[in-house]
Amino acid sequence: MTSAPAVRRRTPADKFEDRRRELADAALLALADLGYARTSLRTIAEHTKFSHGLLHYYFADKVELITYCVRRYKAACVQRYEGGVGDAATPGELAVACADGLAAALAEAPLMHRMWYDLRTQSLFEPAFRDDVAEIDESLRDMIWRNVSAYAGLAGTEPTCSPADAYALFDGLFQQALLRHLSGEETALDDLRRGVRELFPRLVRLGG
Amino acid sequence: MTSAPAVRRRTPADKFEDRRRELADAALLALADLGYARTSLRTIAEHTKFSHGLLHYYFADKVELITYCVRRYKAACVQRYEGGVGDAATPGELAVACADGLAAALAEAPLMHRMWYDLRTQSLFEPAFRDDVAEIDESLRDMIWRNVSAYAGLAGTEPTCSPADAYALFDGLFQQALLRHLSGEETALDDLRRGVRELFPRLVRLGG
DNA sequence: CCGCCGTTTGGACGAATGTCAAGATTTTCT
DNA sequence: AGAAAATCTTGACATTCGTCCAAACGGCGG
Repeated sequence: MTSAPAVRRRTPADKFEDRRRELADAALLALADLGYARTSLRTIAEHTKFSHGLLHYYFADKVELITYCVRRYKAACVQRYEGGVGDAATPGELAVACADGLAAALAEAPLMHRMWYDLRTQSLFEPAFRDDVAEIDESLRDMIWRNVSAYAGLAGTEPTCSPADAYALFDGLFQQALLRHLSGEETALDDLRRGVRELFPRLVRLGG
Repeated sequence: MTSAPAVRRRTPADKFEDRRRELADAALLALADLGYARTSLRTIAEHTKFSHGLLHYYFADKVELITYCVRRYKAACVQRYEGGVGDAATPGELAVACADGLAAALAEAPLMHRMWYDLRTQSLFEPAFRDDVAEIDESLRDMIWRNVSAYAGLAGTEPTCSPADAYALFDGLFQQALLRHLSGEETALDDLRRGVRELFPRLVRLGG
């Protein structure tokens, strides 16, 4: 057995976990580049300064590596959107801020979002991914719901849909925008901004 | 060269195309079962009564086979939704009919829809699929738009969003429902129905 | 009956895959 | 410094992949 040691005494501030993270980050880049179907352990290793054998020192098999990647993506993801809602004074301002935020996220790292949708779809076939993917979906749903309920609060009214529906609708806009953006449609980002701005008032009771 | 003949004289009512369709249908079943990443030409052949070598007699390579599958899926897809709008007398009836239709489509063939989302995501990585996938997306958008504008007509008002936005929103609901349905959530179908029903009035100007 | 031609088989090929193990290297502890 | 543990490389393994090809099959016109 040359596998990972059961107990690692020294370097208590786990260097082991650090290396796992480093390798997972490289794997995420590979997945963003090529997509799950075309990403092998060797191509992942090429995204690192190490050889392919090392991956099996830090991960039992490919599935464990990928699920670790999914979890790692989630960590970066929620951290990014944690700031969020912020300092909007009017519902209109909040809608614009959210729309700009989503459009910026798409413009900045379209390949990462492409990878997310790829992994989410893979979870429909590979049950091992399902729980982690569902967790990410939940945190995204919460992020959307914070915005929707904050919007309703500023508008002095309340939402007329469930958190799940709100997320599904926003996600639909985002995914379609991603598809069009990656196909080279110039208007995709602007259309997303407009679509998101207009979506907010659709989801709350008519304010007096 | 053992490739497909340039000219086939007899059996003018193309037996050749029939066989291609038959093989593509088997391939679609395999893709629905396993997903693109796990579907090889040999596993496709196992879904037929033929051997794996035959696939290269009818298709130049794997990409041509898959793109043919996508086109074939589209054919079945548009034919299915062509009927559509039908005989609703009130906006409420139409919304219910559409909601039931979408929920029934999901309940009847969830694996086919899972495959569709898989292939649509693959098109983000494999440009060869992009055009055909975009065509299917367009016909789905049109299908949704027929419903939305019919709803607006029955309600004596007009839509307040673009066809693209309407499709993105419906598709978001549908995809999220598929995720939850395949995860075993009992309420997924009912939630989809309710979500779709409630979405219609959000997309049209307030009727007097 | 033969020979033709479209069809189908089955096996082969090189390349790529996930996995594993043996050894080399580096780090850490005494 | 020397021993032990942790880390990393290298090459190999059995499979499986897409692709190709020679041979066999089967029906039909001569």
